[in-house]
Amino acid sequence: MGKVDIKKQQKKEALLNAAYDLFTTKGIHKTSISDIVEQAGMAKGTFYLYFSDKYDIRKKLITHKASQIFRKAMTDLKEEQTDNLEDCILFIVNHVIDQLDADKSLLNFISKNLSWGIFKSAMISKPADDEVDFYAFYIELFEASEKKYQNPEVLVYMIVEFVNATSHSSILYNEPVPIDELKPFMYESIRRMIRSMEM
Amino acid sequence: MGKVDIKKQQKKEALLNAAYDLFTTKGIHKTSISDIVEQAGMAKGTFYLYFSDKYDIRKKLITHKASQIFRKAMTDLKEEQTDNLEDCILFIVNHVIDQLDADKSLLNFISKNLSWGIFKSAMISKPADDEVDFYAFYIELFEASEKKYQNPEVLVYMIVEFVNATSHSSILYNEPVPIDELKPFMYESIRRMIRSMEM
Amino acid sequence: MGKVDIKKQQKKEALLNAAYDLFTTKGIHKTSISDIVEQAGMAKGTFYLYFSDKYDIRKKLITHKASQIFRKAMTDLKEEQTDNLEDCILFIVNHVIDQLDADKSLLNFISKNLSWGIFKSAMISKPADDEVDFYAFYIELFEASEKKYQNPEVLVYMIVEFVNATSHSSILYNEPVPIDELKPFMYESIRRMIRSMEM
Amino acid sequence: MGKVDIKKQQKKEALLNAAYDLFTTKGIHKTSISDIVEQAGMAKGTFYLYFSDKYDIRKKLITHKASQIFRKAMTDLKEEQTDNLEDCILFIVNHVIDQLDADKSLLNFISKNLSWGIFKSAMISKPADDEVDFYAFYIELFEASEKKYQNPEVLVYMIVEFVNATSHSSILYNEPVPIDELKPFMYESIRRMIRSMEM
DNA sequence: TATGAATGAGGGTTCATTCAT
DNA sequence: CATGAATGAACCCTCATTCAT
Repeated sequence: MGKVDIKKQQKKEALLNAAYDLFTTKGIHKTSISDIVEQAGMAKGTFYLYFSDKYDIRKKLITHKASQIFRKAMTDLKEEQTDNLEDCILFIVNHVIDQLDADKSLLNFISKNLSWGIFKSAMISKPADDEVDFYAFYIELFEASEKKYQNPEVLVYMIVEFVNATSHSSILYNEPVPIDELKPFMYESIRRMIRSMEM
Repeated sequence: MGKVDIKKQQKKEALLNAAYDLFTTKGIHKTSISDIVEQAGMAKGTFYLYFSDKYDIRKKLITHKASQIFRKAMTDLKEEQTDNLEDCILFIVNHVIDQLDADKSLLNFISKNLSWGIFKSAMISKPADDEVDFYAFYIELFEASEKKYQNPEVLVYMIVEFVNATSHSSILYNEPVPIDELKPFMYESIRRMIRSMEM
Repeated sequence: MGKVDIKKQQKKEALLNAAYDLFTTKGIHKTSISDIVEQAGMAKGTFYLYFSDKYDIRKKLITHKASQIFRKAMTDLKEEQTDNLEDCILFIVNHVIDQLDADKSLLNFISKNLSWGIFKSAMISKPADDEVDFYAFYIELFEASEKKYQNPEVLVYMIVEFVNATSHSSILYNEPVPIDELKPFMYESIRRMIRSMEM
Repeated sequence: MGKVDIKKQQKKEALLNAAYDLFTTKGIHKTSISDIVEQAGMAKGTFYLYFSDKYDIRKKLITHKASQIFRKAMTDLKEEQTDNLEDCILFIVNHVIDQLDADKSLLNFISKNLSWGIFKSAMISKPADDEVDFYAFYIELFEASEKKYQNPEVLVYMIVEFVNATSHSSILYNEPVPIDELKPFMYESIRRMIRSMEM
């Protein structure tokens, strides 16, 4: 990569970081392009060299952040010695929830913006600089499992949506109960969800 | 109610209807106060006599629409002779999903904007002209049930969030599968969720 | 007309005047909406209450100015006792040229922007506050004439375009000759043009 | 010419061609320097090595295109055996109109931008690679003519402006009549214009 | 020569809100 | 109560021009 390309990469990252900061603190709709470039320390026009508009940068951020979370969970899972699918999934779920609990602005950003479509593209994306491939790993998980499942994609869909939807209010507002109180119920529900789809 | 009060009520309703129309067709962020008053056939300033801003009217709309859906489901449930709690809940869930499936713009509006806080206030709200009280009914349901549950509020929370989250993409985009295909999996999951909280 | 309507009319006129000033001095493309409202002494948004954009106000200005010129010529013609069509036309042409010669920025504005379509609409327009109707007068002129012409509209078209096109450079830059030197040639040409279309 | 000079010439021509394409399709004001260099397949900065701005390239284009039209007419005229000045002029006029009629975007470009000043410089310009010199030819035409004229330059001026002004709307919009219908009137007018300046 | 990333002033336009009528 | 003309800050986006490479 030439000097110029490195500089370009840096500019792009500066914009992504600035946008993330502002989206998580002020919210997307109250964040203007002007805010972003000011925070990133560059001229307005520069933004448009890298992104087409606010929603373009948002999409790239969500994809990036969501895949980051899952990859982290996956990496840690590999160090555990769990061969049971149910336990694997719960390990990942728990790991993800802990990450979101630890970074509430991240949670806010993700759960307000994550759609199933974006989730899938985040999972499938395999950027050159990411070493691990979450999607391949998750396929492998199901294939390695002794028990087989009726519709793995639907199962994952239901779990992802369930976790995303229920953790939001619990983590941020302790409503209806704090996350630690909710977890046992969630996890038991998820276990039963999984079992309900066994073949 | 005097003549003046009736006129005021009509204005307010005209504004609510106009706002709902526009929010569901153009989306909230592309709907301006000007659009609303124009569609409602009155002057800009009049809006501010009834609502403080766009988000005020949105909140009132969601509350109204959400409680409408549940009350409709509840009314129909009463005509069934079901005393089993599990079946009752699934009846309501199914009824709600069918309503959302039949009115996709309503689904879009609700699921983008419904939060647990708003849901609760919608349930508890007991407007003068609504004859039935959904919240009282739901409390009664749990009390009449033979089986007792560890934390009824958490159970309802999980079900509401689960249904809201999973039906959105399935109904609107057939992703990951169409709603009819998803239903059996959802319903079985909900049944097991309920059982997991039995005492 | 109520007080409010009078104020509106004044605002509109202030905008038209400001725009005309700027268009004739800086040119249309170097004149911004900001410039116009600043000169008119009002807020930017006000502009959009009266005109849709820069080209809307330009069109209205040209129409207005062009019809003004012709109406003035016509009014003066009525005081002359000329019943010969050829003389009438040349009277008007001369009158128009003298007006343009006296107000060079008007000439510049008109000849850069006048198209046959706009000219026709300017002639036919009969705003409530204009007492005389140029189009009716011109029809009448041809009808009253002893001599008849093959295609009066084409004749007028050719004369208008000829005068507009040839006077521009002559008045503004004395090229190829000053307007006073050009006039005899122009007028003789026009006379022959007219005769060439006699029936 | 060295290799480098040839390359430079090619770049310049590529820019001219690109600009002409864009000016005639999108119009000058909607064409940006970016558009031009993109279409020409080179970098933005390169434009400024050859032209000072958009209006510089426009001027060069008009000059080039206008002289091209006249030279073509002139070349064809030479093959005819016409010694009568009036017939010569009408041959050229007709030839020019037919060219403009056949290439409407050229007509649009020319007549919107042609001024007498530019016309003269186009006529007088004698680029190295053009073999024939229109200006010399036209001087010769008048000198060879039996009949003498009061002010040849004014005569040409009036004809050029007349043709340019009247053909525009007729060819592009059939207003007030299509060009074929207009021609006889135009040509008869031009003949009389010429005769009116005989000495 | 040639490049193209970076600039940033300035364009048009929208719209929530106010307030005199 | 109701109006709607007026406001003006704030928005997004374009683009001619520069300059280090």
